[in-house]
Formats: sequence, structure tokens, C-alpha cells
Amino acid sequence: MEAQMSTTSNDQKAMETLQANSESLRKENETLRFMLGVMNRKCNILQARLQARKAEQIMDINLTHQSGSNNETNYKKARTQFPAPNSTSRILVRADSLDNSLIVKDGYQWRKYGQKVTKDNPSPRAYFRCSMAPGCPVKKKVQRCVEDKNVLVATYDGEHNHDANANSHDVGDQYSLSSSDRIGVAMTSSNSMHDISNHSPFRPAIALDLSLSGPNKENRRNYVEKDHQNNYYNKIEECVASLTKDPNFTASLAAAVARSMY
DNA sequence: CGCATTTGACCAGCGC
DNA sequence: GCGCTGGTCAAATGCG
Repeated sequence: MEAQMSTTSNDQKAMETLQANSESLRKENETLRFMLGVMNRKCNILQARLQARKAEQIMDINLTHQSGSNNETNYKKARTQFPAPNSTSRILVRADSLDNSLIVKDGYQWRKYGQKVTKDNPSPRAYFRCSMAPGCPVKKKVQRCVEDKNVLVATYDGEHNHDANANSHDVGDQYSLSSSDRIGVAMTSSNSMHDISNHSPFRPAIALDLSLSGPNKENRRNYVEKDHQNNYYNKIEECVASLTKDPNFTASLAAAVARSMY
């Protein structure tokens, strides 16, 4: 009888521990979900700024063209006129391993100008430049991932100075990357390039999906409105404060999270 | 026929 | 200087 009561008590304690763990995990999950949301919003703000910069660049280019040198159509000359910006980005895209094409549907039109087998990867690497070249200096390389042939790695060089689909004849969203196709993206500068394959499905990590917010410019504008920005920063502070209270989350880590969010 | 893609040749940078 | 490698060029080819 006594032994039976002791077993029941132990079961109850175990149940309570499990419940406590479950609750703790739920809270952690909630916090991480919020952090992911914040990162997405931060991304949207950056996108809005990028759009503004692109608009400025297009205006500058138009002014340059109007002021002369109309006959400089040679690509080599234009390459020096529009040097590629010092930025690169990578995205990982799911692809059928049986399908040999190295096509990444990203909303822009590309012209293939080369293909090469590289030393570190048996799959050929395809070289594309934006079909708006030489006006648009963007280039990309597409290659299957060494570890997983179902994944295409697209490396973008530079930034488009025009909208996606602005130069395509017949497409709307059909050439855009769907959120289910896109599995990761990393924006980097060319001299601090880190390999996004570290964040690929082979190593579990959060895949940042820019398409979650959609292309709606109205939404993007909302995020840079002052009231929204204040709420956004308040939320970050709340989140960081709650993290610092968590004994499993060190203050320095919380500070690092805060820095990354701002 | 015009345009896009393919593919071998060529070039530049880097390490030895 | 030489060889290796990644990136680009341009003639050949394919396709609508």
C-alpha cells in the first residue's frame, strides 16, 4: 500500500516536471517566434531602403545617359561605367535532382554566358548576367550543392537597378520564387562572405524567407512609419528584457540578439 | 531570321 | 615563370 502511494507520488512529480519543461519550451518557442518575426520586419525595412536607393540609382543613370555618350553601347565600356556594387547574396532553392537545368526563378530575366565545372563541385556552375545588361550590372552563378543535389545555390553579384519582371515579356508571379521553394537567403558583403550552406537543411537553422511579407509596397511602407517603428523597438526591448531574466540566456547573448535586431 | 544557349578558347589572378 | 583555377568571350548551334 505504502509502496503504491510512493509510486503515485513519484508519477505526479514526474508529471509536474514534464509540465514545467513543456511550459518552458512553449515560452522559448514563443520568444523565438517573435524574434523571427522581428528579423522579418527588419528585412522589410532594409528592402524598403533598398527600393529607395534603386530608384535614386535609376534617376542617376537616366541623367548620365541624357548628358551624352549615347553611342557607348559596347558592354566592356558599360561595365566600367556601371561597376558592380560591392555586395553579394546567396539563396538556396530546392530543385529536382533529375532536372539538369540550373534555372532559379527569381523574377528577373537572365542571359547565360558561360558554364564551367569547378574543382570543389562535380556539378557544373552556370554563369548568368541580367538581360538588362549593360544597364544593369548584376550577375549570378548557379550550381548544385555538393551535399545535396536537390538544392541549387544561386550567388548574386550586385544589385538590380530595376524592378523584377520589368524586363520580362509575359510573366507575373510565375517566375517568382515561392516561399516553399526558397529555403534560405544570406545578404553579405563581398569581403566578409560566409557560406550559407552552413545554414542549409544539412545543418538545422532558421531559413530567412523574404517572400513571407510579399511584394506589397504598402506593407513595407507601414513598417517605416514612426508609430510602427516605436512599437517595434518597444517590443524588441520587452523581448530582450524577458530573455535576460531567463537563467539559460546570458546577458551577453541577449545583448547580441538586441544588436542584431537593431 | 533573330535571339538565346552551348561550349571550347582565352584571360587574369594566385600560389608555388 | 609556370601551372592551376575561376570567370568571361565569342563562334557555333539550336529553336521558335
